Amino acid sequence: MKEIHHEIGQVVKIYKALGEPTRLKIALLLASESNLCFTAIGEKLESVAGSTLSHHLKQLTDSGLIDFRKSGSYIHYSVNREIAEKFAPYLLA
Amino acid sequence: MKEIHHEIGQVVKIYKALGEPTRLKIALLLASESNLCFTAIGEKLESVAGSTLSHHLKQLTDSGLIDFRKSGSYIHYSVNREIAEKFAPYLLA
DNA sequence: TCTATATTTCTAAATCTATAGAAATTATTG
DNA sequence: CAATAATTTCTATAGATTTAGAAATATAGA
Repeated sequence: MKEIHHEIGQVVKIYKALGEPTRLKIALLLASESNLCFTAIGEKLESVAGSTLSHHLKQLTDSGLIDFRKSGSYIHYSVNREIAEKFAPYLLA
Repeated sequence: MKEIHHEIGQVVKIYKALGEPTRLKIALLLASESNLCFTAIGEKLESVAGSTLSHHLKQLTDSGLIDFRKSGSYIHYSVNREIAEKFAPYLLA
């Protein structure tokens, strides 16, 4: 059984990632539909530049809350449920 | 039984409040010790100006995550456990 | 009422963040 | 290899945030 010790800085990253409307929407979107790719997320959000979306996804993945997996030239994103349950179960509700 | 509907803006406020190191520390502090007053919180944090602490506490209370209760010239703060359980159970762990 | 203590508001400066356009990179397909 | 599509990096800018000092407000107690 692994005891993961999250430093406060990492926890701040998770909450900061969720503390912005576009990123919260992305997290909610991925919680309801897993494995969307970059472009699909962008389409669901509408009116977010690719460069902006890329920055938001980077913050979400850097925090550990969102996982990603490359497949060809696509990147598929999904919520890390273990992290979400501990820090933000609201996402999964 | 009340069904509270949180708009996304209110949820963003909660996570934004926790997405800053000083405020996360305040929330953790209050989770471990309830009803601390303004000055007591300031002393535990050390090196935060009163005006700064006031702004941080305002964001935490505006989000609904932290409750307060006036008693004489003191204000006592505590974590709203219902909100914390739903949005950030990590605080209570 | 005068004084001391608790807390907030005002103001300003430094830093950080969100945003997007353009260019670069990576991978797929023809 | 050329062309196209997916995603990132670079760069700049407008707006937001953190911070604290000083002044203001509020409450309690002498």
